[in-house]
Amino acid sequence: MSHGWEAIRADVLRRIQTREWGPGAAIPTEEALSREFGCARATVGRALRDLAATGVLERRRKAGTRVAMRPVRRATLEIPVIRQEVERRGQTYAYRLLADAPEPPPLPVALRLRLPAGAVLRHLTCLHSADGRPFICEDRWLNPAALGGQQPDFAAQSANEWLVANMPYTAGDIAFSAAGAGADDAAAFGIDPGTPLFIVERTTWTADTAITFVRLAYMPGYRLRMTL
Amino acid sequence: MSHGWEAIRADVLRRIQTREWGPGAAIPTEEALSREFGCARATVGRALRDLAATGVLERRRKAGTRVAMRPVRRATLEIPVIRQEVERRGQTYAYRLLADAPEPPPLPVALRLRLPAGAVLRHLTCLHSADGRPFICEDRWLNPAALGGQQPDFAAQSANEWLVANMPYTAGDIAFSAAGAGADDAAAFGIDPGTPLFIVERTTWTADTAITFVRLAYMPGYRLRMTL
DNA sequence: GGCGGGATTATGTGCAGACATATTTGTGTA
DNA sequence: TACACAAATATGTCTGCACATAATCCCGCC
Repeated sequence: MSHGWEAIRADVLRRIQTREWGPGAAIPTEEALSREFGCARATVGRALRDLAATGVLERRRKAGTRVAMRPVRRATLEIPVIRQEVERRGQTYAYRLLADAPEPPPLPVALRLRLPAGAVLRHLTCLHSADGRPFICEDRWLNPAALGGQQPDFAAQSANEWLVANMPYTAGDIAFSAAGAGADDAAAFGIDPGTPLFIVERTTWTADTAITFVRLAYMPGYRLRMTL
Repeated sequence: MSHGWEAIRADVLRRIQTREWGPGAAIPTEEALSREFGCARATVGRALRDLAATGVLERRRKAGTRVAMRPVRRATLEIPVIRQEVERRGQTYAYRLLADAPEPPPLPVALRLRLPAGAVLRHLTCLHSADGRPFICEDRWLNPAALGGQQPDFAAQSANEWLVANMPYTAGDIAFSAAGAGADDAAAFGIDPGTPLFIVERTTWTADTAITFVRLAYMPGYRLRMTL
């Protein structure tokens, strides 16, 4: 037990792991713990707040702090820009724009972006590759209205990077799933249609207008890893 | 701007979103901001720390605080117990143990758990269902040595729930991928072998001994959703 | 010009005290 | 018994101050 609030956090976690404080049990008050550890209440509070943020503890005013009954595993997933992900694997990144044309979106896309009927979006298809081999097949629908008049050329810079640089700090949601390769995916990856692919779908918003919906089909065998 | 550190966080975020402070730009010091907002430095620090935790800001001692150059999207993923996930969808949960026998693990599993050669694990196969329809096909390798002498019966209670209740707060890693349904998966779900399935693989550790490796094959069409 | 080392500085952490807020708990009343 | 209300209490937040720590800056020296 060296020092600081992280030491307190570690010690509390240890007591939980050794079941000195079992699931559902109430642990001493901040005040009591601060006396035990010989520090200020704020310091204990910092440690406990951190453990609550990771789902180990549950805290309620007046009710006190207790060990979470069923530990909700909360993992933070970092979603990198594709270029970074490739380069971090020590491979060289390349990007190619395959198609770029205005089109009315299919119904599921229009619904997701909550677009009025008849809206026309910019439809992009591009291929991200690592060391020359296809890595991700991107299928993107972009709302021109959300771009503020600009109509960037995505031949050189990927839409992914342009958006990160020019429309950062947006909100949205993301979904993971598995799907069989479509005709386009199969052609891009050089595989049979129907081959299982890992799919990431992302919808991005500014305050209230939809910016883009993108579907990323990862190369066969791709695994998204994270630590609990 | 109502009150408290959350108001400060909101205001700082607003200035970033309106590009008053562009990507890479340094923002005023805590001291300057505390004067501007008319509050203590600690309060500003709380707000900025929170924004740094979500990847919007980057902070370094002496160097100051700046807007993240490439906003790393950090999403927190909550991994629920399977029963909870099913019940939250308003469906009734059921569980069935299909097989339970000691077996030497296949090489990839042994490597992942860093087991000595010749170790024998408990191999479980079970099916989680929602409203009577197969939901998840579970294939688990359990290290008896890590269970501390106990040999629970998993016919009634799923290994998932037993572990959460009896060996909580462990570490591990998790991976998402897509794979074609194997013979077992296909039989359980009543689908053709090779149908794309969403796969979650998890490895769990206590301090230094491997507890379990589990592969969850989700029903066809399953989507894992999260908010950014 | 290049380099090393100390002064400077912004964040990180800590303390003690105060008040705010949400619950729970206990009490008195209908 | 049931219910409304008040007291008690643990956490949530804020202030103001202090010192620690890690970069950076800058000055003097070679």
